[in-house]
Amino acid sequence: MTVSRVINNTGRISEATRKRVRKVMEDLHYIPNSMARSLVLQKTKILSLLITDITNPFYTTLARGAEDAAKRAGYRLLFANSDEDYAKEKDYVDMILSTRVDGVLFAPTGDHSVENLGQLQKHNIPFVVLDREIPGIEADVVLGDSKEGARKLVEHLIGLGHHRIAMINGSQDVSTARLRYTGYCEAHLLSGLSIDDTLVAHLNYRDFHDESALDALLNLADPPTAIFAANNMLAVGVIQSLRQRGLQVPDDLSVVCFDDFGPAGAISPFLTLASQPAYQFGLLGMQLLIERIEGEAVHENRKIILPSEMIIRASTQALK
Amino acid sequence: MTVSRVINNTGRISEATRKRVRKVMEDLHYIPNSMARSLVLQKTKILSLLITDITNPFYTTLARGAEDAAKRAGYRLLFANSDEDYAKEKDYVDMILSTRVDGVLFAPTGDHSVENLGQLQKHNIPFVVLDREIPGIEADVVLGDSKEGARKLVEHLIGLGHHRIAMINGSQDVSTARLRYTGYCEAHLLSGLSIDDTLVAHLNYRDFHDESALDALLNLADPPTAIFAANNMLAVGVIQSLRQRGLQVPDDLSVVCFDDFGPAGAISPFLTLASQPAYQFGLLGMQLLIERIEGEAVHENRKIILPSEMIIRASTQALK
DNA sequence: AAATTAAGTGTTATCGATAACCCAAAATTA
DNA sequence: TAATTTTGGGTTATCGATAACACTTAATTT
Repeated sequence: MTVSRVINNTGRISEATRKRVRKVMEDLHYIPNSMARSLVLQKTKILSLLITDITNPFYTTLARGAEDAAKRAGYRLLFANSDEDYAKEKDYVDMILSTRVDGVLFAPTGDHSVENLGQLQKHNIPFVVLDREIPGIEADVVLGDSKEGARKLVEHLIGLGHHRIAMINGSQDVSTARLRYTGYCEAHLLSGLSIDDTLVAHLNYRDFHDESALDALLNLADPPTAIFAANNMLAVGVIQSLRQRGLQVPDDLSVVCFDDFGPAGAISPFLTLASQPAYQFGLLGMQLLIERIEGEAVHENRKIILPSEMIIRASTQALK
Repeated sequence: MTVSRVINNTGRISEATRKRVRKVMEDLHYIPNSMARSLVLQKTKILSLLITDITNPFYTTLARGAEDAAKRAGYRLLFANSDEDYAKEKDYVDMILSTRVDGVLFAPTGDHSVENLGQLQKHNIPFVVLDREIPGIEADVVLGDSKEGARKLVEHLIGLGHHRIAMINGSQDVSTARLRYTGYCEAHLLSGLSIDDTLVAHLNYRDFHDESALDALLNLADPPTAIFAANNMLAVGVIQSLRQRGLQVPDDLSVVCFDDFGPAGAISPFLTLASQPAYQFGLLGMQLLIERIEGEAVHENRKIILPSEMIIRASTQALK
């Protein structure tokens, strides 16, 4: 007990015993057992960060922001990567529940994540939702402005004279994919262009194994002159595939996408894109979460929408 | 106790009570408390992964491998990012010790990490060292072949006719930086070229804030015609700086480096580099660690050296 | 000087799970 | 049928920390 008081600096301790305890702690290489501590205190000082793709620079930069904020507040970070896979996400939620983390920063795989988030709610684990809004879930959430960003990207293409603009989208189960499609449509409507749904393909954000969608687009009687990839990983797939087919970007087709590539992207700044403040996603999300956990007042649910920045680089050019 | 037996499938339980327990568990949304469990069992089923730069694709890919292996074996991953900063690394080691993790996959910041690894040894926490060898530490270790890789990169440049080859290296406190320098020297010696140490700059792997080193190189009476950056992040800095100075790669200077850029690098495959199997680093490291923890036999320390692959792309060309 | 308050430290119960032991009833064996 | 074994499940102590309370001394107050 006396040791506990020295460690936590609570209660009254004479300077003499305090020193004596400190010395013995040193000599014995004593380090308090945080498991035992968690058990009595009913809090672990562990937060969980669940992201959907650890190889995507957007999420790693986000993770960096989350980590910085967590460390600053004295929390440890239990890390989980769902790989855009609902089953993995569910596994990790079980793990999170049994670990009794104090809160979760949750980037959901898609709308069906409502089940997993419901689990957290049922067990009263505070969480903040990142990047993708989930219908039916009331919580603090940090989002990007997918619709605006998409609209600006497509308007940029239209401004360059493109009229046949394809969209390689993520799954319709994901809010950002839906909103980016809405932005795509808005840009067309505002410019008086009609929307041709044969130009829109729905894949999966994570990667681009299925090239048949791109084949179909390129084989159209009136093929696209530009492609809007809904995120950075899809853009990588598109560009690689185009290159394999001997097509040059931007000479043969212009390409734009959402999300930048982190430091790696700086080697050859190439893609014109809408860059989201990934670090801020993580930092702000974590701040909201910690406020929820530590703050007494239960505020309204907060919704932070972070703007994205249009970065015009070399992957787009005026239609010849 | 009966519940515990049902959960762990130990002891004798009649099918009837087993079912009854399961049902009540369901009804009450009961989830075992892993903290309490850890306390009696004296193991947490948590492993820690400590990397030095979460924004570096090499480490995120490594993390992916580590995560996959950990998950497969039923371990949770406590995540830590030292940012190439010894103080942060120390903080995280303290956190790791108080969390009583079952083991640590440790990518050290440099030779001084011997202190932090010593802490782990003192507390009998098994660990595997990744990527950088630490003098004075006996442990399983997974490394790349820095010397060979560097030699091949520099020989490639020499083969293209370059004789004035600069090296932008990491800190001499890091084994890979030392070995890459050795490889650089070997390539010169084997080709009968002398080594000019004014062409070698020692910075820090993490980034490239200090451009004075590059300035000094470019202002030499006999400036380099090629640059070997000791890792991918340094290469990013070099290329950006060269571009700012109006120099073209590879027309004005050829550039090579260690480590690829993950999926992001695929957008515009540009840099000629020695690619290390990052995923394997994580996967194998984690396997060694789990073997150590779970295996009864205490083997000799194992040292795995993974080869790197030369990838020749567009950032190098023959000297005019 | 007696009564009260404060300072410093020790005791006991607790968090939630499991190891080790125990014990009744049922099943098997002699 | 009596003796033994097996089955199924309950008790108690434990992991390491902390909350709540108790108890000496020493310091103040009346």
